[in-house]
Amino acid sequence: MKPSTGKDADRVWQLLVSLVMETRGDWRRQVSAETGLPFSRARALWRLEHEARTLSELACEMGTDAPAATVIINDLERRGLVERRPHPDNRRAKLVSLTAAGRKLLAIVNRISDQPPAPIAALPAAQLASLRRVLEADAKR
Amino acid sequence: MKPSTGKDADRVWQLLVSLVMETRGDWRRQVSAETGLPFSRARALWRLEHEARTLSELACEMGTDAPAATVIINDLERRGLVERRPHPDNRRAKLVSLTAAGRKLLAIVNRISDQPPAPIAALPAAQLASLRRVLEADAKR
DNA sequence: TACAATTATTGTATGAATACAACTGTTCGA
DNA sequence: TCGAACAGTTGTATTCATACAATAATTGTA
Repeated sequence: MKPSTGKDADRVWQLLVSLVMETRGDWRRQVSAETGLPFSRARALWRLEHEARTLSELACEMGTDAPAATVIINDLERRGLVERRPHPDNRRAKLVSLTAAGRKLLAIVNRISDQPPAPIAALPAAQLASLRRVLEADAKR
Repeated sequence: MKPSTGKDADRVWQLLVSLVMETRGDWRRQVSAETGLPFSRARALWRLEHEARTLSELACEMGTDAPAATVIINDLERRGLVERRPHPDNRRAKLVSLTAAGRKLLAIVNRISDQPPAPIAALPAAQLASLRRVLEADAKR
């Protein structure tokens, strides 16, 4: 097999970033418009999709600090989209998880993300399937 | 050829959006830190890479209004990164283009974008080359 | 027990992004 | 020529995102 220089990978990633940059603004606006949530709230919901987390875990993953996480979760809780539950092993910590309403709203977010821009939709089927396998394998990490 | 249902395209795009969402915060911070620019300024520079534009074209492409574009270009011009020139055909309009310093800073932005995350770097060489061709063909549009 | 580290909260401050109204100068057509 | 539409600028206001300090409760440890 030909040894990879990484140049194609660099270029592909640069083009993908371009692509996301091009559509990011509209997408953010659309997410906010259809959910009625500020984008940071939608992003927090996104994080909670697969498992509950403590506030500090959430803050760390989102690259902000604990106070910001508190504010975001306060907002989401007031809207009935998440709930705080006591942590079984640590009474200082609280586990945040989605409510049914939260899952419903998250489905809207995912539906919006599901509309691929032209360059992705135009890829040959075989390549799409292959790309999907690689990305999904990594997502399970 | 097998007819495409679009499902793979949807899933691939969703995974790519996830990927970008995961890295977006850090990346934005890194761009701002290394350029000393707010992200919206860097984004405007990015838009000007290939050709000069009028302020209203820029505003339209970035999904904001004319006053916002004026503020952004004022900032970039004060920093010596872009320059306003009279439009040859329309004395109302002004063409905004990069200065040498602007190109230099844009190179920094592109270098940051050039570091692909693991799932992209892990793609087989043949597929990367193929993906690159498709994306580049579209970028020329 | 006493002390340091953690987890979360409250409050404050600031910069960024966005939107809107009002104005000047320019262009084009009736 | 007159007026409507266009391009840009200025100024204001609002929301969002982010960071920091200070506090309270809990935990683990010396």
